[in-house]
Amino acid sequence: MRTMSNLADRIEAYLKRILGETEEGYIVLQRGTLADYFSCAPSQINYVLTTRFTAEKGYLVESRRGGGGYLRIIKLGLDPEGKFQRLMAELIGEELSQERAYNLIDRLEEEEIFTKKEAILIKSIFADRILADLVPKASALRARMMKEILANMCRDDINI
Amino acid sequence: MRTMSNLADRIEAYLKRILGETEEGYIVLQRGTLADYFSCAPSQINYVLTTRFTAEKGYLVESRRGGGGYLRIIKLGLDPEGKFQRLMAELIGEELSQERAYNLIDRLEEEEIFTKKEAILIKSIFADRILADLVPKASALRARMMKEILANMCRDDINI
DNA sequence: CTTTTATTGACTATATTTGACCTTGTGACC
DNA sequence: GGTCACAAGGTCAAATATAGTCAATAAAAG
Repeated sequence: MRTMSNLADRIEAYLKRILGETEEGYIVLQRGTLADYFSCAPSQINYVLTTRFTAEKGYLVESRRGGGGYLRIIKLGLDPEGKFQRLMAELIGEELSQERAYNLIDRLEEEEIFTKKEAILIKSIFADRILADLVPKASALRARMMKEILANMCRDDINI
Repeated sequence: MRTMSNLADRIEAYLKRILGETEEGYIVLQRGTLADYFSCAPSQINYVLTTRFTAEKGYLVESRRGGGGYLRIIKLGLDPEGKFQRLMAELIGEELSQERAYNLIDRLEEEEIFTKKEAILIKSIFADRILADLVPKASALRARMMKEILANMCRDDINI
Protein backbone atom coordinates (compact mmCIF):
# COMPACT_ATOMS: atom_id res chain seq x y z
CA MET A 1 0.00 0.00 0.00
CA ARG A 2 1.34 3.43 -0.98
CA THR A 3 1.92 5.99 1.70
CA MET A 4 -0.07 8.57 -0.25
CA SER A 5 1.58 11.22 1.83
CA ASN A 6 2.20 13.74 -0.89
CA LEU A 7 -0.24 15.94 -2.73
CA ALA A 8 0.55 14.70 -6.22
CA ASP A 9 -0.22 11.13 -5.21
CA ARG A 10 -3.50 12.15 -3.62
CA ILE A 11 -4.61 14.09 -6.66
CA GLU A 12 -3.62 11.17 -8.89
CA ALA A 13 -5.63 8.76 -6.76
CA TYR A 14 -8.62 11.08 -6.74
CA LEU A 15 -8.65 11.43 -10.51
CA LYS A 16 -8.24 7.72 -11.06
CA ARG A 17 -11.05 6.98 -8.67
CA ILE A 18 -13.57 9.21 -10.42
CA LEU A 19 -12.32 7.99 -13.78
CA GLY A 20 -13.01 4.46 -12.62
CA GLU A 21 -16.50 5.38 -11.46
CA THR A 22 -17.52 6.94 -14.73
CA GLU A 23 -19.10 5.08 -17.60
CA GLU A 24 -17.81 7.09 -20.55
CA GLY A 25 -14.11 6.43 -20.07
CA TYR A 26 -13.28 10.08 -19.60
CA ILE A 27 -13.83 12.92 -17.17
CA VAL A 28 -14.08 16.65 -17.71
CA LEU A 29 -13.17 19.15 -15.05
CA GLN A 30 -11.61 22.52 -14.44
CA ARG A 31 -8.06 23.05 -13.36
CA GLY A 32 -8.84 25.92 -11.02
CA THR A 33 -11.69 24.10 -9.33
CA LEU A 34 -9.57 21.04 -8.73
CA ALA A 35 -6.71 23.18 -7.44
CA ASP A 36 -9.13 24.85 -5.01
CA TYR A 37 -10.43 21.47 -3.89
CA PHE A 38 -6.89 20.41 -2.97
CA SER A 39 -5.87 23.91 -1.87
CA CYS A 40 -2.85 23.92 -4.13
CA ALA A 41 -1.32 25.92 -6.94
CA PRO A 42 -3.08 25.33 -10.28
CA SER A 43 0.21 24.33 -11.83
CA GLN A 44 0.29 21.41 -9.41
CA ILE A 45 -2.51 19.96 -11.51
CA ASN A 46 -0.36 20.20 -14.62
CA TYR A 47 2.43 18.48 -12.76
CA VAL A 48 0.17 15.57 -11.88
CA LEU A 49 -1.16 15.34 -15.43
CA THR A 50 2.25 15.33 -17.06
CA THR A 51 3.79 12.85 -14.65
CA ARG A 52 0.86 10.47 -14.06
CA PHE A 53 -1.45 10.63 -17.03
CA THR A 54 0.88 10.03 -19.94
CA ALA A 55 0.29 8.10 -23.16
CA GLU A 56 2.49 5.25 -21.93
CA LYS A 57 0.29 4.91 -18.92
CA GLY A 58 -2.72 4.82 -21.20
CA TYR A 59 -4.18 8.29 -20.80
CA LEU A 60 -4.83 11.20 -23.06
CA VAL A 61 -5.40 14.71 -21.76
CA GLU A 62 -7.18 17.38 -23.79
CA SER A 63 -7.81 20.91 -22.67
CA ARG A 64 -9.10 24.29 -23.64
CA ARG A 65 -8.27 27.72 -22.29
CA GLY A 66 -10.40 30.77 -21.93
CA GLY A 67 -13.97 31.12 -20.79
CA GLY A 68 -15.57 27.70 -20.51
CA GLY A 69 -12.13 26.13 -20.44
CA TYR A 70 -11.68 22.59 -19.18
CA LEU A 71 -9.47 19.54 -18.83
CA ARG A 72 -10.59 16.23 -20.26
CA ILE A 73 -8.79 13.11 -19.09
CA ILE A 74 -9.39 10.08 -21.26
CA LYS A 75 -8.51 6.48 -20.37
CA LEU A 76 -7.39 4.73 -23.51
CA GLY A 77 -7.93 1.08 -24.31
CA LEU A 78 -5.56 -0.91 -26.49
CA ASP A 79 -6.38 -1.25 -30.13
CA PRO A 80 -7.22 -4.93 -30.62
CA GLU A 81 -5.87 -4.90 -34.16
CA GLY A 82 -2.14 -5.62 -34.09
CA LYS A 83 -1.68 -4.16 -30.67
CA PHE A 84 1.75 -5.58 -30.05
CA GLN A 85 3.16 -4.33 -33.27
CA ARG A 86 1.73 -0.88 -32.69
CA LEU A 87 3.13 -0.73 -29.21
CA MET A 88 6.49 -1.91 -30.36
CA ALA A 89 6.65 0.53 -33.22
CA GLU A 90 5.24 3.57 -31.48
CA LEU A 91 6.35 3.34 -27.92
CA ILE A 92 9.59 1.44 -27.74
CA GLY A 93 11.86 2.60 -30.50
CA GLU A 94 15.58 2.05 -30.14
CA GLU A 95 15.85 3.15 -26.54
CA LEU A 96 13.71 2.52 -23.50
CA SER A 97 14.44 4.17 -20.17
CA GLN A 98 13.62 2.40 -16.93
CA GLU A 99 10.75 4.76 -16.30
CA ARG A 100 9.17 4.38 -19.73
CA ALA A 101 9.59 0.63 -19.53
CA TYR A 102 7.85 0.50 -16.15
CA ASN A 103 4.96 2.61 -17.43
CA LEU A 104 4.54 0.36 -20.42
CA ILE A 105 4.67 -2.81 -18.33
CA ASP A 106 2.12 -1.45 -15.86
CA ARG A 107 -0.11 -0.65 -18.77
CA LEU A 108 0.21 -4.15 -20.24
CA GLU A 109 -0.60 -5.54 -16.82
CA GLU A 110 -3.76 -3.44 -16.66
CA GLU A 111 -4.71 -4.79 -20.07
CA GLU A 112 -4.14 -8.30 -18.72
CA ILE A 113 -1.44 -9.11 -21.21
CA PHE A 114 0.92 -9.67 -18.30
CA THR A 115 0.01 -11.11 -14.93
CA LYS A 116 1.10 -9.23 -11.84
CA LYS A 117 3.86 -11.75 -11.29
CA GLU A 118 5.14 -11.36 -14.84
CA ALA A 119 5.09 -7.59 -14.52
CA ILE A 120 7.11 -7.68 -11.31
CA LEU A 121 9.52 -10.17 -12.81
CA ILE A 122 10.18 -8.10 -15.90
CA LYS A 123 10.45 -4.86 -14.00
CA SER A 124 12.89 -6.40 -11.56
CA ILE A 125 15.41 -7.17 -14.27
CA PHE A 126 14.83 -3.95 -16.21
CA ALA A 127 15.94 -1.82 -13.27
CA ASP A 128 18.86 0.52 -13.80
CA ARG A 129 20.21 -0.85 -10.54
CA ILE A 130 20.58 -4.24 -12.25
CA LEU A 131 21.73 -3.13 -15.67
CA ALA A 132 23.65 0.10 -15.35
CA ASP A 133 27.16 -1.01 -14.48
CA LEU A 134 27.18 -4.10 -16.71
CA VAL A 135 25.50 -2.63 -19.78
CA PRO A 136 26.93 0.48 -21.43
CA LYS A 137 23.69 1.13 -23.31
CA ALA A 138 21.06 -0.08 -20.87
CA SER A 139 18.22 1.68 -22.68
CA ALA A 140 19.08 -0.02 -25.95
CA LEU A 141 19.08 -3.40 -24.19
CA ARG A 142 15.73 -2.73 -22.54
CA ALA A 143 14.22 -1.77 -25.90
CA ARG A 144 15.51 -4.96 -27.46
CA MET A 145 14.35 -7.15 -24.56
CA MET A 146 10.92 -5.57 -24.46
CA LYS A 147 10.42 -6.21 -28.17
CA GLU A 148 11.59 -9.78 -27.75
CA ILE A 149 9.19 -10.35 -24.87
CA LEU A 150 6.26 -8.91 -26.79
CA ALA A 151 7.13 -10.98 -29.84
CA ASN A 152 7.12 -14.11 -27.68
CA MET A 153 3.79 -13.19 -26.13
CA CYS A 154 2.31 -13.75 -29.60
CA ARG A 155 3.39 -17.38 -29.74
CA ASP A 156 0.55 -19.84 -30.11
CA ASP A 157 2.14 -22.49 -27.94
CA ILE A 158 2.26 -20.28 -24.90
CA ASN A 159 -1.06 -21.09 -23.32
CA ILE A 160 -0.81 -24.85 -23.20
CA MET B 1 32.53 -12.33 17.48
CA ARG B 2 30.21 -9.45 16.91
CA THR B 3 29.91 -7.09 19.83
CA MET B 4 26.24 -6.46 19.03
CA SER B 5 26.72 -2.96 20.27
CA ASN B 6 27.47 -1.20 17.06
CA LEU B 7 25.02 1.06 15.33
CA ALA B 8 24.53 -0.98 12.20
CA ASP B 9 23.58 -4.02 14.25
CA ARG B 10 21.15 -2.05 16.35
CA ILE B 11 19.47 -0.54 13.30
CA GLU B 12 19.28 -3.98 11.74
CA ALA B 13 17.69 -5.43 14.87
CA TYR B 14 15.22 -2.57 15.10
CA LEU B 15 14.08 -2.97 11.51
CA LYS B 16 13.75 -6.72 11.85
CA ARG B 17 11.73 -6.34 15.00
CA ILE B 18 9.17 -3.99 13.48
CA LEU B 19 9.12 -6.10 10.33
CA GLY B 20 8.25 -9.07 12.50
CA GLU B 21 5.45 -7.19 14.22
CA THR B 22 3.75 -6.14 11.01
CA GLU B 23 1.05 -8.08 9.24
CA GLU B 24 1.69 -7.09 5.64
CA GLY B 25 5.19 -8.48 5.29
CA TYR B 26 6.75 -5.10 4.63
CA ILE B 27 7.39 -1.78 6.31
CA VAL B 28 7.55 1.72 4.89
CA LEU B 29 9.62 4.42 6.53
CA GLN B 30 11.76 7.43 5.82
CA ARG B 31 15.50 7.39 5.73
CA GLY B 32 15.90 10.79 7.40
CA THR B 33 13.49 9.95 10.21
CA LEU B 34 15.22 6.69 10.95
CA ALA B 35 18.62 8.39 10.87
CA ASP B 36 17.33 10.99 13.34
CA TYR B 37 15.98 8.26 15.58
CA PHE B 38 19.41 6.68 15.75
CA SER B 39 21.24 10.04 15.61
CA CYS B 40 23.37 8.92 12.73
CA ALA B 41 24.26 9.94 9.21
CA PRO B 42 21.49 9.11 6.72
CA SER B 43 23.97 7.15 4.64
CA GLN B 44 24.36 4.80 7.59
CA ILE B 45 20.86 3.60 6.76
CA ASN B 46 21.96 2.76 3.24
CA TYR B 47 24.88 0.86 4.66
CA VAL B 48 22.61 -1.24 6.83
CA LEU B 49 20.23 -1.88 3.95
CA THR B 50 22.91 -2.94 1.51
CA THR B 51 24.73 -5.18 3.96
CA ARG B 52 21.82 -6.70 5.92
CA PHE B 53 18.72 -6.58 3.76
CA THR B 54 19.89 -8.22 0.57
CA ALA B 55 17.99 -10.65 -1.63
CA GLU B 56 20.19 -13.52 -0.51
CA LYS B 57 19.20 -12.79 3.07
CA GLY B 58 15.55 -12.72 2.10
CA TYR B 59 14.73 -9.04 1.73
CA LEU B 60 13.92 -6.58 -1.00
CA VAL B 61 14.21 -2.82 -0.62
CA GLU B 62 12.34 -0.32 -2.73
CA SER B 63 12.58 3.45 -2.41
CA ARG B 64 11.55 6.78 -3.79
CA ARG B 65 13.23 10.18 -3.55
CA GLY B 66 11.77 13.66 -3.34
CA GLY B 67 8.79 14.94 -1.44
CA GLY B 68 6.88 12.03 0.02
CA GLY B 69 9.95 9.84 -0.43
CA TYR B 70 10.25 6.58 1.46
CA LEU B 71 12.03 3.27 1.96
CA ARG B 72 10.04 0.05 1.74
CA ILE B 73 11.62 -3.06 3.17
CA ILE B 74 9.96 -6.29 2.09
CA LYS B 75 10.48 -9.58 3.90
CA LEU B 76 10.43 -12.39 1.41
CA GLY B 77 8.13 -15.30 2.06
CA LEU B 78 9.16 -18.59 3.49
CA ASP B 79 11.02 -20.92 1.25
CA PRO B 80 10.87 -24.10 3.35
CA GLU B 81 13.43 -26.07 1.43
CA GLY B 82 15.65 -23.02 1.07
CA LYS B 83 15.58 -23.73 -2.62
CA PHE B 84 15.79 -20.16 -3.82
CA GLN B 85 18.28 -19.08 -1.23
CA ARG B 86 20.45 -22.04 -2.15
CA LEU B 87 20.19 -21.27 -5.85
CA MET B 88 20.96 -17.63 -5.22
CA ALA B 89 23.92 -18.47 -3.03
CA GLU B 90 25.29 -20.77 -5.70
CA LEU B 91 24.96 -18.01 -8.24
CA ILE B 92 26.49 -15.22 -6.22
CA GLY B 93 29.45 -13.73 -7.92
CA GLU B 94 29.20 -16.39 -10.58
CA GLU B 95 28.54 -16.39 -14.19
CA LEU B 96 25.58 -18.03 -15.80
CA SER B 97 25.92 -19.18 -19.38
CA GLN B 98 22.93 -19.30 -21.67
CA GLU B 99 22.96 -23.09 -21.50
CA ARG B 100 23.09 -23.30 -17.70
CA ALA B 101 20.41 -20.63 -17.44
CA TYR B 102 18.11 -22.52 -19.80
CA ASN B 103 18.60 -25.76 -17.86
CA LEU B 104 17.85 -24.00 -14.59
CA ILE B 105 14.73 -22.35 -16.00
CA ASP B 106 13.49 -25.64 -17.42
CA ARG B 107 13.97 -27.25 -14.03
CA LEU B 108 12.07 -24.48 -12.28
CA GLU B 109 9.30 -24.85 -14.85
CA GLU B 110 9.09 -28.57 -14.15
CA GLU B 111 8.81 -27.79 -10.49
CA GLU B 112 5.99 -25.41 -11.33
CA ILE B 113 7.78 -22.39 -9.96
CA PHE B 114 7.57 -20.79 -13.37
CA THR B 115 4.67 -21.14 -15.76
CA LYS B 116 5.42 -22.07 -19.32
CA LYS B 117 4.85 -18.48 -20.36
CA GLU B 118 7.24 -17.17 -17.74
CA ALA B 119 9.89 -19.65 -18.74
CA ILE B 120 9.61 -18.65 -22.39
CA LEU B 121 9.68 -15.01 -21.43
CA ILE B 122 12.81 -15.31 -19.34
CA LYS B 123 14.62 -17.52 -21.78
CA SER B 124 13.85 -15.16 -24.63
CA ILE B 125 15.74 -12.31 -23.01
CA PHE B 126 18.55 -14.45 -21.63
CA ALA B 127 19.61 -15.52 -25.10
CA ASP B 128 23.15 -14.71 -26.18
CA ARG B 129 21.57 -13.49 -29.39
CA ILE B 130 19.95 -10.69 -27.34
CA LEU B 131 22.71 -9.91 -24.89
CA ALA B 132 26.04 -10.60 -26.52
CA ASP B 133 26.79 -7.44 -28.45
CA LEU B 134 25.39 -5.02 -25.86
CA VAL B 135 26.73 -6.65 -22.71
CA PRO B 136 30.47 -7.27 -22.32
CA LYS B 137 29.87 -9.73 -19.48
CA ALA B 138 26.60 -11.36 -20.48
CA SER B 139 27.06 -14.25 -18.05
CA ALA B 140 27.49 -11.94 -15.11
CA LEU B 141 24.31 -10.11 -16.09
CA ARG B 142 22.36 -13.36 -16.42
CA ALA B 143 23.49 -14.43 -12.95
CA ARG B 144 22.42 -11.13 -11.49
CA MET B 145 19.07 -11.14 -13.26
CA MET B 146 18.35 -14.71 -12.27
CA LYS B 147 18.97 -13.90 -8.60
CA GLU B 148 16.72 -10.91 -8.84
CA ILE B 149 13.96 -12.97 -10.40
CA LEU B 150 14.23 -15.66 -7.75
CA ALA B 151 14.10 -13.06 -4.98
CA ASN B 152 10.98 -11.55 -6.46
CA MET B 153 9.33 -14.96 -6.74
CA CYS B 154 9.37 -15.07 -2.94
CA ARG B 155 7.44 -11.87 -2.46
CA ASP B 156 4.31 -12.30 -0.41
CA ASP B 157 2.66 -9.30 -1.98
CA ILE B 158 2.27 -10.92 -5.35
CA ASN B 159 -0.52 -13.40 -5.52
CA ILE B 160 0.79 -16.08 -7.74
C1' DC C 1 50.01 -5.65 11.57
C1' DT C 2 46.60 -6.51 8.16
C1' DT C 3 42.09 -7.03 6.68
C1' DT C 4 37.39 -6.37 7.16
C1' DT C 5 33.57 -3.79 8.77
C1' DA C 6 31.48 0.48 10.34
C1' DT C 7 30.88 5.57 10.38
C1' DT C 8 30.65 10.04 8.53
C1' DG C 9 30.16 13.79 5.51
C1' DA C 10 30.46 16.08 1.06
C1' DC C 11 28.40 15.77 -3.13
C1' DT C 12 24.80 14.05 -6.42
C1' DA C 13 20.25 12.70 -8.18
C1' DT C 14 15.44 12.91 -8.19
C1' DA C 15 10.62 14.20 -6.97
C1' DT C 16 7.41 17.69 -5.37
C1' DT C 17 5.51 22.28 -4.54
C1' DT C 18 4.88 27.04 -5.45
C1' DG C 19 4.62 31.30 -7.79
C1' DA C 20 5.46 34.68 -11.38
C1' DC C 21 4.58 35.32 -15.97
C1' DC C 22 2.59 33.72 -20.76
C1' DT C 23 -1.08 32.27 -24.09
C1' DT C 24 -5.60 31.48 -25.72
C1' DG C 25 -10.70 31.63 -25.95
C1' DT C 26 -15.17 34.22 -25.15
C1' DG C 27 -18.14 37.84 -25.10
C1' DA C 28 -19.39 42.85 -24.50
C1' DC C 29 -19.04 47.10 -26.55
C1' DC C 30 -18.15 50.22 -30.10
C1' DG D 1 -15.25 43.59 -37.58
C1' DG D 2 -11.97 45.39 -33.96
C1' DT D 3 -10.68 45.88 -29.34
C1' DC D 4 -10.64 45.06 -24.70
C1' DA D 5 -11.57 42.81 -20.29
C1' DC D 6 -11.86 38.69 -18.19
C1' DA D 7 -11.62 33.80 -17.67
C1' DA D 8 -9.59 29.94 -18.30
C1' DG D 9 -5.35 26.86 -18.94
C1' DG D 10 0.22 26.55 -19.90
C1' DT D 11 5.26 27.01 -18.90
C1' DC D 12 9.20 27.35 -16.47
C1' DA D 13 12.38 27.98 -12.92
C1' DA D 14 13.30 28.37 -7.98
C1' DA D 15 12.70 26.47 -3.49
C1' DT D 16 12.19 22.42 -0.86
C1' DA D 17 12.17 17.55 0.41
C1' DT D 18 13.82 13.31 0.01
C1' DA D 19 17.10 9.38 -1.07
C1' DG D 20 21.79 7.60 -3.24
C1' DT D 21 26.91 7.33 -3.93
C1' DC D 22 31.51 7.42 -2.85
C1' DA D 23 35.65 7.90 -0.61
C1' DA D 24 38.16 9.05 3.61
C1' DT D 25 38.67 7.62 8.15
C1' DA D 26 37.98 4.94 12.36
C1' DA D 27 37.20 0.79 14.77
C1' DA D 28 37.12 -4.09 15.30
C1' DA D 29 38.53 -8.60 14.20
C1' DG D 30 41.90 -11.90 12.94
